Amino acid sequence: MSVKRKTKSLGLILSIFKNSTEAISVVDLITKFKGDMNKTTVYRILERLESEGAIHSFLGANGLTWYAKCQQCNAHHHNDIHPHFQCEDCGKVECLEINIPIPTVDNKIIQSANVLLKGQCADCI
Amino acid sequence: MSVKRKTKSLGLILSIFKNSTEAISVVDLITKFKGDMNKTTVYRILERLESEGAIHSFLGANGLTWYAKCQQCNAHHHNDIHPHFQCEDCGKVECLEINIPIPTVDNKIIQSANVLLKGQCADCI
DNA sequence: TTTGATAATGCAACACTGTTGCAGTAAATT
DNA sequence: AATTTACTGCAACAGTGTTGCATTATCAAA
Repeated sequence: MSVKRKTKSLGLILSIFKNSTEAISVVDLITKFKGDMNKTTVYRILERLESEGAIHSFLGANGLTWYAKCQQCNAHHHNDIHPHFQCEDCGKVECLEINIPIPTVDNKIIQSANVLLKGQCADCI
Repeated sequence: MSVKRKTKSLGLILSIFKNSTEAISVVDLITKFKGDMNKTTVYRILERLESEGAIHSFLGANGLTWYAKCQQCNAHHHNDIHPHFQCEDCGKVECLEINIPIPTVDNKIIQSANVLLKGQCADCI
């Protein structure tokens, strides 16, 4: 099921991802839009946008779900390979537009890789 | 605080990690030892063993916590770099004793990397 | 502009993983 | 055997995420 109606809630969430590859956690979105929309609505809009390919999700350092819109996001190709970076000091998370070579492993077929790099971002060095 | 008393619960959990680098999720451990010990005890024993360096934890594909004992586990060096593999068919998770080259990123300091490879294990190919 | 179909939302309740406080139990030392 | 206290069990809680259902609001058609 795709997004068919332009609601106020959808517009608010889309505005977060416009013109930025910076990621944001679902928890932060819920906090940010407390008063504007219910947390269930946040979850459902994110789910719809991801199934459309407009954004993608991944897990941060503590198992929380984050979302971001990157150049590689589109309706038909969900790219799981590009790594994400989380700053251990300020907590900021972003997509890295680089390719991590996926290793081959004996007796296994590797389909995809989740890579989360941790360290210090430019602002925190 | 280290493990100082050899209790029945500790012995049961240690027996899981003896002689195997296969990982097991906390949820599975709680289920496996339902009737033998409380879930709180499972969490606390795992926590103690990890702080000793006997085992290490990491996040699986769905954000659940997994534990394993690998060759690189020891009291003073918690190795975050070695990748883990999760079979998408049977769900089995294991440590891979290979090194993933950590990329350098402009304007960032990379301290560590969480790498989770997904695909099919030998049994499921 | 009004009507009607239904996509989308809000709310409440729930499921699940993981944590905490505290009283009670049991391991190890004396 | 007595004592110390590491360890455990229980209950209650915190947080993320999900589900069902009644209500609302969007958009197309009349």
